[in-house]
Amino acid sequence: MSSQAMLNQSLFEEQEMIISSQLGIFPFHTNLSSSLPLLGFNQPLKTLSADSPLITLSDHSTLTKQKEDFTPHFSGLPHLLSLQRSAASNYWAWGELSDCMSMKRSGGEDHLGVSAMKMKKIKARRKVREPRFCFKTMSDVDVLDDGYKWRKYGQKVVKNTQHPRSYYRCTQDNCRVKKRVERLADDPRMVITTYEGRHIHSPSHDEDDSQASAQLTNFFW
DNA sequence: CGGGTTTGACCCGCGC
DNA sequence: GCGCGGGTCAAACCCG
Repeated sequence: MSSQAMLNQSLFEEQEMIISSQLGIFPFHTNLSSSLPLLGFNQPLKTLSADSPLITLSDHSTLTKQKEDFTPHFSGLPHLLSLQRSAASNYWAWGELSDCMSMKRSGGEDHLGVSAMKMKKIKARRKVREPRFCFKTMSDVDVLDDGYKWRKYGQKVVKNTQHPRSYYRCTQDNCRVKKRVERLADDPRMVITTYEGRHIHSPSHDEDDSQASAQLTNFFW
């Protein structure tokens, strides 16, 4: 098995660990030490070093059960999961993607996760939206460098939070990807970034990095 | 001057 | 039907 294949396998093993755990923030305990690809929805972004705060995995179609009535269970859909290691501490953050899932929170009780019951209601009511993908980061800066160029188009103070939510659009022509950035109400050190849509282009800079990660991308897509 | 940010107004979906 | 609140628009502003 090639080293990259082994890396790929270890990533998925790690992903399984995350999935079978409680959704949210998880202790970081992995031996991943080589550089890893950071992936967009179906686009490579850039290759990051082991010290990078961002690692993204993809293509896991089923989330295992956690509790009977609170089962975020997806099957056969092109979901993404994201694993993210905080640069400031040893934690993994999780992210998930679905075709119509809302990250709406109620009274701060839901962190990033949304109960299955709520998701079913949302899914039944909402029309199909662009794929969404979100994750938490412990970071001083709100906007992480993900290789793409963004333009801010709005800011909003959301209820029950003291920190405003910022709205960004990809500056590339014809690319409709958006992202929202906000800080967690009960832990302002945590930044929640939500991406919506798929990039139709490569990252706007770091040619070498995107080239390097393109090789690794084949293991995920 | 061009590109990005700010910010108040507006739109619209959702819950009651 | 109405009000609330999240998301978007767009004019004004800022900055290199």
